[in-house]
Amino acid sequence: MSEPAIGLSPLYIQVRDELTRRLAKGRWRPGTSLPSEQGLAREMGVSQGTVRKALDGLAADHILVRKQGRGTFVAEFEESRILFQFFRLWPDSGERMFPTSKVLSRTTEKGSARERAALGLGLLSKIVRVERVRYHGRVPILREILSLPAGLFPGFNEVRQVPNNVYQFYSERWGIRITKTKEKLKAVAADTNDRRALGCAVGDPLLLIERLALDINTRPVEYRRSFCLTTHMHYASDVT
Amino acid sequence: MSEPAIGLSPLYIQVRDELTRRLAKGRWRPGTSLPSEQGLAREMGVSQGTVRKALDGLAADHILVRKQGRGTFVAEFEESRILFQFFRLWPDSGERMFPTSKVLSRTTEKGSARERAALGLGLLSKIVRVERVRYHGRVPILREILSLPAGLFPGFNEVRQVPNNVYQFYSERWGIRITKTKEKLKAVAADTNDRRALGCAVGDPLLLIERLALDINTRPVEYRRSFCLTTHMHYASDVT
DNA sequence: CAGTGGTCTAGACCACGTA
DNA sequence: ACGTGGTCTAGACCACTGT
Repeated sequence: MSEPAIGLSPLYIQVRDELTRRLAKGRWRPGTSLPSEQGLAREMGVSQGTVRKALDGLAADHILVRKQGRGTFVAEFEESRILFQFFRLWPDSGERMFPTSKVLSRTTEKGSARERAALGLGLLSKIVRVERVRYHGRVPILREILSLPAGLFPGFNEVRQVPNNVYQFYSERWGIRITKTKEKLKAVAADTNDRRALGCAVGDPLLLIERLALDINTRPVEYRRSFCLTTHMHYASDVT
Repeated sequence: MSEPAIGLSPLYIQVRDELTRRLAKGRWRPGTSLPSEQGLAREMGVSQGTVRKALDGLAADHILVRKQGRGTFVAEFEESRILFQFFRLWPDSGERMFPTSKVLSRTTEKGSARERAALGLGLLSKIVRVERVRYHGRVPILREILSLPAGLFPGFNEVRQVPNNVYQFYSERWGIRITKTKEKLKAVAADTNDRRALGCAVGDPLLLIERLALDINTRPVEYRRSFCLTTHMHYASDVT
C-alpha cells in the first residue's frame, strides 16, 4: 500500500476495496465500530484524508454509518433503516409504518426459469420460496413471493418462523447483508391468488414490484415479486 | 466570506449556496464553463479545497459537470442526459431510445384543485396544460398531461410547436432548469381517453406516474401525470 | 507547453459525545 | 479532559486536454 503503484486505481479506491473485503468477511459485526481514521491510516500506511475519502464512500452507500464524536459503525438492519432505505411504499395520507406480515406458504423446490435467470443460477439449483401478505395496520397492501438460492441460506426452512424483517434475519443468521436493490415496476391485473390474499377483484390493477437484492459483493441473493394494491398507497421515487 | 462566522453553516456550504444563487440568476449559461477552482477560491477568499467540495456537491446533483483537463461546466439538457437522469421507463427487451411525442391538446385555464395543490398555487392561478402521447419507435407507450404555472412560462401557448424535449425547452426559452423530480406511482385502470390514445382496452392496468419537477431553487415548476402501458416496458428504480 | 480538475499529504482547529 | 469525526488550509504531484 506504500508503493507508487503506477497505473492502478487511486489509493482511496484501493482502501475502500480493502475495507469492503474485510466487511464482507465479517471482520466487524453490524453495530460495532471500526478503528478510528487515524488508526486505519497508520495501519495501511496512507494519510488520514485518504482513509476518510474511502469511509465517506462506504457511508454514502449506507454500508457504514458515521457518528461525529463516537466513531464509524457497521450499518444494521433496524426497521427504521429498512423503511427509509428499501421500502418505497407510502400511504396516500396518514402515518407511515413498518408493514406486518403473514406467511402463506414456504417451500424448497427446483427454481422456475424466471427465478434462475434473476438469481443467475444453474438448472439444478434449489430455491427457497416464501409467500406472504403484508399489512399496513389492518389493511392488506401486498402479496409477495421471496425466492432465495437455497445454497446461500442453509436450514432456512427448518426455522420455526420467518421474521417480518427478513433483511435483518439474513444478516444475523447467515451474515448476508443486503446493500443494494434493483427494482422493475409494472401494472398488472389481479388474479385469483391476489383476490384471495388481498380481497380485491380479479382484474383489478396491481403494482408489480420485481426486486433483485444484492449483497456487499453485488451478488444477487434475493428475488422478490410484490403485488401491491395502490388504492391507498403509492410508490415514491425521488430523482436528483 | 473571510470572517470566522461562528455558528453559521460550514464554509463549503456557504460557497455552494453562493454558486447556486449565481447559477439561478443565470450568471453562467448551460454548456459554458465556470471559472477554475483556483479562480473561484481567490475571488471568494477561501482555499481551493473548500471550493472543490462545493463544486463536487453541485456535480453530484447533476447541476454541474466536471471534465478533467477542461473545466467545470453548467449541465445541459441533451436527450442523452434526460434519458439517463429523468426517464425511468425501459423496454423489457431491445434498445433504449428517447421517446417521440404527439401533442393531442394544449390549453390555458384555471387549474384544477389537484394541479393547484401539487404546484402550490392560489385559487386564481392560470395553468398551461399539454396532453400528449409518447412512442417507443412506433409503439404508443404512454399518455401524459403536463401542467405548468402559466405565470412562469409567459407566451407558452403562442409557441408554434411544443418540442419533444420539454426540459431543454424550459431551459432555453425561460431559463427554468429542472434539477430534481419527485414521483409517485400507482396502478390504475385505463379509461376511454387511454383507450383512444394508446389503443388498449378500458380497464386494462396502467402504470400512473405522478411527477413533480423542481427547479434549482426547489420551486415546483411542472406537474405531470403519465399513464403508461407496461406490457413491453417497465419502470426501473435502483436503490443504494 | 500551460491550464484544468483529480489525488494525496500534513497539520490545525472545531463540534460532538463520553467519561 | 480526551478521542472521535468534520472542516479548512496549503502545497505537491498526477492525468488529461488543448495549443
